[in-house]
Amino acid sequence: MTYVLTELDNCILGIVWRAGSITAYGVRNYFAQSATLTWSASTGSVYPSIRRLRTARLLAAKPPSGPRKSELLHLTASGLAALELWLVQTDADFGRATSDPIRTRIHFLGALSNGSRRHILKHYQDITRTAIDELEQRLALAMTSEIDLSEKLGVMGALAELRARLNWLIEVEQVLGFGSAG
Amino acid sequence: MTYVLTELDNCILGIVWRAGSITAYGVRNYFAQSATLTWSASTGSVYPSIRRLRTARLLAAKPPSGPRKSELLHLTASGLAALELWLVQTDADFGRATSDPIRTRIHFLGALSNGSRRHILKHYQDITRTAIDELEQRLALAMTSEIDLSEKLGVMGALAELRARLNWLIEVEQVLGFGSAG
DNA sequence: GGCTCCATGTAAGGAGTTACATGATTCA
DNA sequence: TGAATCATGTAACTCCTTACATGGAGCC
Repeated sequence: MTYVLTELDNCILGIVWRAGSITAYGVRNYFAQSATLTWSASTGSVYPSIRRLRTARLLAAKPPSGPRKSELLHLTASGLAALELWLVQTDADFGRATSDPIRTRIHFLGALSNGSRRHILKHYQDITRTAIDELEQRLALAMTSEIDLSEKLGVMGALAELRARLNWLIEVEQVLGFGSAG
Repeated sequence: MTYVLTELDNCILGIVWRAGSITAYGVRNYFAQSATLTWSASTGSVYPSIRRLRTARLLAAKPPSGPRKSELLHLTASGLAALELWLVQTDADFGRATSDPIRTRIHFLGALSNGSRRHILKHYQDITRTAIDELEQRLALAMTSEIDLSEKLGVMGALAELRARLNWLIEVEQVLGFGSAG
């Protein structure tokens, strides 16, 4: 009955809410195109999730209008309630810093020689900059075309994180470059 | 033979490197005490990982010196090589923004009434501030006591991320507060 | 002699991802 | 008619977490 929704389940509710009505395939494309939602658009997660949401009567479907066989999904009243609950009842744990593989690695940089360490710090900065450039291009597109506000805000949030990481990496470089490192 | 190490496996190599020699139990405590490594200290991940690393000869153990039964783990030469490889061969994907549940939710804030939306934005800011406070206290401790540089750098990185998120959330509030929101 | 750490493990489950498989529709 | 896209699914696997189980060591 009251099965516990995963983050992905709830996120799909959100996508359906945003679209008004959308096919399962459309949900998949939404994930594929979004620069900020980190789930893969894999069929192995999206279709089973939608099936569960329909079984739980949080999503419902209307038969297709056109020649295509796909059904149009929409939120039920309980679906909207579940979405609102997810947004509102956000545990304090979610406020904590995320899991960042680069931050993890910085922990153990001391295992490298001084030369490699400097070199690899530059690499971490480079791949962060690449990611920043990618998002900035998205944002530029969002300015000109009719991309919605929420996606724009999401991209801005991701950019904020990446710029903060880049500045921190530069700080790390300076600390390790002058101190004797460890 | 050449089994592929997970992030956790590599991180454990890093912890053992840092300690010089350490028991499996010590590795677990390391995770439990770290404010920056996001893995749980669960026995169900740590012990099996260490077993795999020993089988692969990346970790080796010396019999206990004291009365306690626990063995002291240390890195082998190949273990150190694996650790270095992990630090150096960091895929560009890891440069991207991390998966942030709060950023995900911002995507769908439009599903709430104006009142709830403002309220919940404050909540997201609050739990972020709480996390910031927690880390700042850690950092203060790190200044006085002999906590090592790497842990301090890690905490600084996590703080940078959280402060960036907080500023972004304030920006989101301003954007949604003036525009008609959506 | 019981309580608390120290210490190590297994079993089951959760939340996805990757890879595979299938068919229908549109367009050149 | 063949390629691309639309469309939906399952099976196996990954990587980790939770919960359970067990026993020794020190201590009061």
